[in-house]
Amino acid sequence: MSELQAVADEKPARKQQTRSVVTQRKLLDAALEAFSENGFKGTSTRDIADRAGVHHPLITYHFKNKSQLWRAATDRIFREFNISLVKAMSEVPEISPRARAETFIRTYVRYSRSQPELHKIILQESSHPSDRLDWLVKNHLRPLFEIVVESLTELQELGIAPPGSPALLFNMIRVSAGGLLALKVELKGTSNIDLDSDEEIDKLSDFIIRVFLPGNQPQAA
Amino acid sequence: MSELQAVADEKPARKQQTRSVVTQRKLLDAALEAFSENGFKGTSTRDIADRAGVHHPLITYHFKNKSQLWRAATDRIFREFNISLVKAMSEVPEISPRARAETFIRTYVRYSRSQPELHKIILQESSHPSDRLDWLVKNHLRPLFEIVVESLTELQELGIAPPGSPALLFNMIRVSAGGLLALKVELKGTSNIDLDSDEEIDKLSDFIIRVFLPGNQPQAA
DNA sequence: ATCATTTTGTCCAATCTGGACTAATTAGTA
DNA sequence: TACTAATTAGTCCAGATTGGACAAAATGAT
Repeated sequence: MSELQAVADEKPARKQQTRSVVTQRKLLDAALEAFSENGFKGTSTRDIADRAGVHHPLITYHFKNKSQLWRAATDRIFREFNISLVKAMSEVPEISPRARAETFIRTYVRYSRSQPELHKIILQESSHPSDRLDWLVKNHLRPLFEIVVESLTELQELGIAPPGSPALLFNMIRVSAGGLLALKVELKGTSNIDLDSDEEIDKLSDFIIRVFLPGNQPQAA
Repeated sequence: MSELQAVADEKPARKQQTRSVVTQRKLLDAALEAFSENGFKGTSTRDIADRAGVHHPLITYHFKNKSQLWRAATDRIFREFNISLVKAMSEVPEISPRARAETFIRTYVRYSRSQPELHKIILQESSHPSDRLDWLVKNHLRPLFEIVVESLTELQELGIAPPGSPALLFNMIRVSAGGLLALKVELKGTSNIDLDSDEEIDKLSDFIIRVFLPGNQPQAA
């Protein structure tokens, strides 16, 4: 009865209809918005359906239940994040570690601006232990961490990044970029910083690079 | 009928009983814990009462309603935060800006460890606009921001802090300290960093100081 | 001993919870 | 075009939870 495509595709007797893809996307978008604002517990499936402009039983139809919807939504945004990172890095020559690091940071900041839900959801789920956090760590956070820490260690050996625990360094960079963008609304009120503006975003990237990659600066500040 | 003490004390015909103070404190503690984990919307008054080990109508009695309880709890933790900052700063001589800055950062980190709810609640409320966020900004975040940014500007003029927007600098320091401690559970899983250990906390403070106050280092790293 | 303060226990009406179910509609496929 | 699976609409549910009201009991300060 009503097998869901998103979970287990075996042998579809007929193709998935395009409108199905559309509602799924609408639901995923709405889910990210709602979960990032109010957390998993604070979000109801009806709230998500309303935001998506869709009848709420469609959540059951497409994603089985609230947890699976959360997972599908989170999975999608992390995948897209990884894709844009990989894409950006592929366009920078392997030979220049500093250029690669700068590109990484700028991409990270830019993506965090376009999809602040990513970091908001991390922050929401990190507030206390849960199966969702375990899943997030295992499938998305740890893999990225391991790759970046390796590069970061290399940058430290080259004297570009400051010495010290690369794990701490990674996380400081991460929150300085993503965390600040998750706080966008607050920063406007508290510090009069408008992270919607391109200039401010560039200033933030520049600042992060200057502070966290102080060695062998291309040009002085 | 049943005026609440926490909101408006005028002329108490009789003294507040000690057990009242105890339950209020239990409720405030429980409220901070619950709100920081699940946000305002995701937290029910019954959940708070259960955590406090107290009958739930006592919330109405002592704090009128959920919003007032949130405000009282948030107010208390921010006040205590300010008190420990002021106390720590009063013990450092005015003449040494660098020592003052280092003390500020170490105190900030230490308090963020002992009361991670503070930053978790900021992050929860910053996820989207609300009256609570406005209140938070106006009464607690902005005042601290203005004081610190002034000192930070001075540190920049002395060449101790890196040049650039002092507002950005302040917020990067803030999330590197408080934000990382709010992510404590995640960092353990992702990066194997144990921010419960004193050594790790000192390493974090040292790192923040080294990165954000690079000028005129007392001794080389 | 008195009486305000605080707690207890019970109750409420409203809303929301995730999810089940059938009938109608839509769109691929042949 | 006709067929039929995929998708959506619409309705319903029983149970839990919501924030809060209230009277009566217990407690403690004076």
